[in-house]
Amino acid sequence: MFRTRFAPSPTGYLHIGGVRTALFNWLLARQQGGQFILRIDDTDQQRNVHEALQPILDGLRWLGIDWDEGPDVGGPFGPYYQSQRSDRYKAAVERLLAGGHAYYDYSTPEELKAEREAAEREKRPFRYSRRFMATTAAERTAFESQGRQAVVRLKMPTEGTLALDDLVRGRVEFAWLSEQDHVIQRADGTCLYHLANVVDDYDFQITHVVRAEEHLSNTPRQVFMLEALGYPRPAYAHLPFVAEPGSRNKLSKRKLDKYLKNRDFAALVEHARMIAQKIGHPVDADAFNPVIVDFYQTVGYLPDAIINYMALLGWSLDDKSEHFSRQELIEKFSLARVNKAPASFDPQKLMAFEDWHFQQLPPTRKRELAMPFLEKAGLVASPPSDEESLLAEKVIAAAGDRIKMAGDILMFAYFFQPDESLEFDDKAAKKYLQAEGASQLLAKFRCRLATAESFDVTTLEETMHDFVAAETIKIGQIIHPVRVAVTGQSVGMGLFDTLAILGRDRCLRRIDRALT
RNA sequence: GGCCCCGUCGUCUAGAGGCCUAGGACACUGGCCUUUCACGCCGGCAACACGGGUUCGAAUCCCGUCGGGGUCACCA
Repeated sequence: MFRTRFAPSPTGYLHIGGVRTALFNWLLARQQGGQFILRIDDTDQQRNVHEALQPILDGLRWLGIDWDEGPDVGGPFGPYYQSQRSDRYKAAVERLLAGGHAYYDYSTPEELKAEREAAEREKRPFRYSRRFMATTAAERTAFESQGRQAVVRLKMPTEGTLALDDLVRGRVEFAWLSEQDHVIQRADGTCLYHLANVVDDYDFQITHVVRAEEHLSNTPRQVFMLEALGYPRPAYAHLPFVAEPGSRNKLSKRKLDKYLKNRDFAALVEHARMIAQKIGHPVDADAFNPVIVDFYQTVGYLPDAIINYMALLGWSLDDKSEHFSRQELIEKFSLARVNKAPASFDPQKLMAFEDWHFQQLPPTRKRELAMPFLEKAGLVASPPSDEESLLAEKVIAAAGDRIKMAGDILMFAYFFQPDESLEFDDKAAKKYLQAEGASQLLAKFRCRLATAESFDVTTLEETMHDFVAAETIKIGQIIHPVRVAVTGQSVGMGLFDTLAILGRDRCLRRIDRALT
């Protein structure tokens, strides 16, 4: 039996670091023929859990990280929401109390704070005095008569060490003395995360706890609880953080402004914003943030590209392999080859993977992915006509690797716009249309186009070369003005492809507009 | 501050004592190709945090220093 889990808190978005944790858990479960469980850590959520959870579920599903048990799919050990399992936690607390592994503590927050400050003043590590520890009913009654309220604390060992054989870090040891008597149940009777975590992992029969490094220091108290409860100890693997670009700090959604100071990072976000804007998606940091997976979905990244990139963030197979399909990842992934050091998230490299994966796709698939962007941008009907689909397919074929993600089709919006509303880029028009002699040449070449025998790429190319020879000009003198005239831009795919796709009528109309 | 983790090119990494004058990829950059852009091809820049050991020999083992991060909540 091999069971892993991913336990997100309903925060309203799927963080890129969370994706990596989920992915590793999923990969392991699939590889071992085990189960991947999704559990919702909502012990402290007062707000609308459903609403805050949906984006996380959607994100995982979009990435193809499917769960065998959890929200929407159920499972034999449910419910999978911590908020619905309080009776289980209560029972565990009772057992801990009965076994002498936990106690009622009647100290007030002020008293606790005073102890803590005293320890700090004397420069010794803080450890709770257990002054208001109540282990008998009589003690409880006495404290309660003073108007005190009880939390439940763990009675942690004070000597010896705990050795942990972490699957990525190796052996790690902790001295029990430096552990605290952590609170596991609040004064209001609700329980805290660590207890819930231990109980759930046991109830769900989790065999491998694969989680972020921040939980490494929390592990002793969890092991203490599970041993006190008589539960088996799962295998642990603590993954390094996904760090922010160019640093070792944890990647954070709130620091987008800081990341944007990096030129390359900013360029990528700028490009994505261009796409988002054209399809009417908000671009403020809350709705559109590269730390959140929804960002990539919005602009048309491929889930496989993200999966491939994320897998390599902290894991590698060897010194050669870069590109992996999902299936290869499932076969080849191993915790033993996970790095110990944090890895910084590099959107440029993600983009390189996106490019690679996208170019593997057959043209029809590219078109299927790109079509929704044209629809959302209002450039084609919804659903698109056969004619529009055909046009899109031609554009995609001719654009080749200039289209690196589905949303990039919008860089070629001019193919789909009516001739009358084509806009000319100011700089491009100034440089090429208003150049000396450009309009005369353009007018002459227009006649050639009007009378060309046919309008295929080969003929167009010949026509152009004949024209250049006849006028004794350099090809650049005519090719650039024509491009700007028919596309409004100075950059783009091969000009003859552009002309042929547009067709004679549209080309002539556009040139006429450019000439006036 | 205590405890824990980590430290190879800007970034992701290969490297488990000699194969390393440290390899690959992304990025950057020079050139070629070329109607622009992109691609492609050829080339370049660039790292073992530092100091001590151990050893014939260390990026690899040990110790220390420094640096970075995490954790010490009636948050998850």
